[in-house]
Amino acid sequence: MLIAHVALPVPLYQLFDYKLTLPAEIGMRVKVPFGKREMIGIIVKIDQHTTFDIENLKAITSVIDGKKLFSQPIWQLLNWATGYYHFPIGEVMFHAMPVLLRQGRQAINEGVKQWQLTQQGQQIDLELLTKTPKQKLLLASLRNNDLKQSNFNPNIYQELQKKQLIELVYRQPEKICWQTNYSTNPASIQLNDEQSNAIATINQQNKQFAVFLLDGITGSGKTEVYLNIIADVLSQGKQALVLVPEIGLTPQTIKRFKQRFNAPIDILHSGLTDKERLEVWLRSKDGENAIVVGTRSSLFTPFKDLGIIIIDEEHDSSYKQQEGWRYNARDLAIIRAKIENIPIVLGSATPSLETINNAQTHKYQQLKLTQRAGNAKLAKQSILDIRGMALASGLSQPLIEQIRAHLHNNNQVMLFLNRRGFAPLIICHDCGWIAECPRCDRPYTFHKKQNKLICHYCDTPREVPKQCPKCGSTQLLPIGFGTEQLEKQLNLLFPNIKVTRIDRDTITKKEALNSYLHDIHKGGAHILVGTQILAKGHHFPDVTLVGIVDVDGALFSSDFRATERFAQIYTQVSGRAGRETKAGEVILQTYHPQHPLLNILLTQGYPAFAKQTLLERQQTLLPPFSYQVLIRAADRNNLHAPKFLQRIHDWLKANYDHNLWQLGPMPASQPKKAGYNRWQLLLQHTNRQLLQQILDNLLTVVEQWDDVSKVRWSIDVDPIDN
DNA sequence: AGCACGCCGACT
DNA sequence: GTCGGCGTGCTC
Repeated sequence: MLIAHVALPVPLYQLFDYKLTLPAEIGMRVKVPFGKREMIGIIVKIDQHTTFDIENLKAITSVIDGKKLFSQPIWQLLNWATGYYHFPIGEVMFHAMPVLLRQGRQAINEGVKQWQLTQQGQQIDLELLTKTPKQKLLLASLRNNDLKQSNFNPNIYQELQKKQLIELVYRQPEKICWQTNYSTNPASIQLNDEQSNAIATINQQNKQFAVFLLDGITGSGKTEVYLNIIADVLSQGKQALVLVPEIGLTPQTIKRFKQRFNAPIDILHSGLTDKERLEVWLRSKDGENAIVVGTRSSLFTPFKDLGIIIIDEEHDSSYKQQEGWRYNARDLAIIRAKIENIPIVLGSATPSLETINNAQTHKYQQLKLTQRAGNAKLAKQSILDIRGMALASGLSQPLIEQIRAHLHNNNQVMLFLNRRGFAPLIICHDCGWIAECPRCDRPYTFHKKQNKLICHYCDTPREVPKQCPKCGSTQLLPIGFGTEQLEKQLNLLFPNIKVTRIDRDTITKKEALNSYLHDIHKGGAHILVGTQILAKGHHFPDVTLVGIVDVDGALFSSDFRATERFAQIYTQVSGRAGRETKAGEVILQTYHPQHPLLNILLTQGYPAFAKQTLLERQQTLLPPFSYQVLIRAADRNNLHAPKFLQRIHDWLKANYDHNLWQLGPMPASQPKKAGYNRWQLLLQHTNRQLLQQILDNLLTVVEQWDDVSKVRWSIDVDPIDN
């Protein structure tokens, strides 16, 4: 008897076995009975064996697919990834499908609804419809294939349908072979030597696996390089996949791709419907599009003939999924490129230290772009020592004077503060009571405009208390400052200047951001206040002064990656300050003007900062000189989770030597969230393969412990803790 | 994850 | 007397 081993989208590390009485193959989706419900699964293995009680095996209800669902490279990728990330195979496979395929929809394009003439409609004398001129016109235009149909009212169609002159059909979109009739528009910019060299180097190796780091400073024309190498890939009749960070999918980027290529380009953005996503998936699989541009999850798009993968802003942390299956799309993209045997290009002005290390050890080939287009001047950078200074909502007097000077010259000013809201704390002046979120045990942030307290960990809002619940005092004071307060302060200081705040509170919709950007691009004196969201992707040509209000928060974080992130953001914004005619200026307010990394960054730039930081990581054996795995556990009673992790700790300690470092169990960086107590155990090892083996062994024993059902737990391989 | 079973507190 | 809270157990 044939037995199908089926992966189901449940958080369990096992396959479920079913009798296979229908014709089916590995890689096809099936419907199966599972407990009291029916689920959709995917066949991973077929053989004659089962470890389950053969008498009680259930049979597969039906087979959904007529052929394997995934392309061969994606199938290989997912099977590799479930092992590497130690995540349940069913969840991995279903994560990689468009929603409609998870729900059991056929993996074929249903086509578009279209009105078509019936036989009667083709033959009927048009003059018979003289009394109904609109209907006559519609029928005539359908006959002439002159499809200005959208001008007609829907009920005209219905009237004609009633008369059986037209009918609604699903028509397959015409299969266009773009390979034979696409064109590439010439570049509007002359390439410099570095760009030409990068393009030539990548194109030469174009037929097989190689990883390139395109290390180009802001404004050095990375996109132009992408466009050129894509042009070469398309000329071979192959497709291209471009991944961008979540916030990087700007209309400008898309416009540049569409202007350059007269070829089908699909953009996977958050606004697509499930149906549209499925259509893109199918088009790519059938080779009907030339280029797909999208964020993290677009990595799982199957292609008929993929020729290259490009990861733009490879250092961006949005490539790491931060819940459920915590994969890193950049890392998986490299595995995919290896499987597909194609080149992959990682682009960044500020590459991650992992990537820089891989370039230094010649795993990746580094291509540098050091020239800014159009001779734009470098920004002047200065550290502002604010020790002992009076601050107005975080702004020192010298910074205020600089702002005034730049505005006076009709220029724009950008101020960074990585803290939303009005004040991060509300405290009772009389007894010191602090308003805290009961679910997270963290102080509420005060939002003045909404007049609410909002917990920034779980997003729950709450009314501002009139009195202290502990002592009854009405003296409740906001302490500290956020972007909202900064905006208010700037309005007071510069009453005639427009101040625009850009953070998650002010841009809830894309349109809002676009209208702000439009306003800012009109030019003229203007102050922009915002969080990191300001640093990413947008170009502000009239900004000549960038102020970083609170540097110390990043320099003294417990997260060893905080300085790296700060250096990246800093480099990105200082690269954006100024324009061809005027040099820009960047001012950093700090209580620690002597901080060595800060000084290296300012005087020698990001590459020197990266070199120094890598040296320190090597000495302390932190990634990329070791590999980490974070085991998380959460419970409601604050008992099971630490006990569970301690049991893991003890088991590992008993079975492995000191080369496996363990830190914990300890409370997570956010110890309480939404009623759950969160704990973590960090594992670190200098040998990746060994760490993987240890995890494999650990999982097999943990699965048999009865503790597992008492906690919510998960494994995070190569964690990036935010 | 769902879904059921089972055991204790506040309600028509 | 019941409704429903979540702790526990199971899914081929």
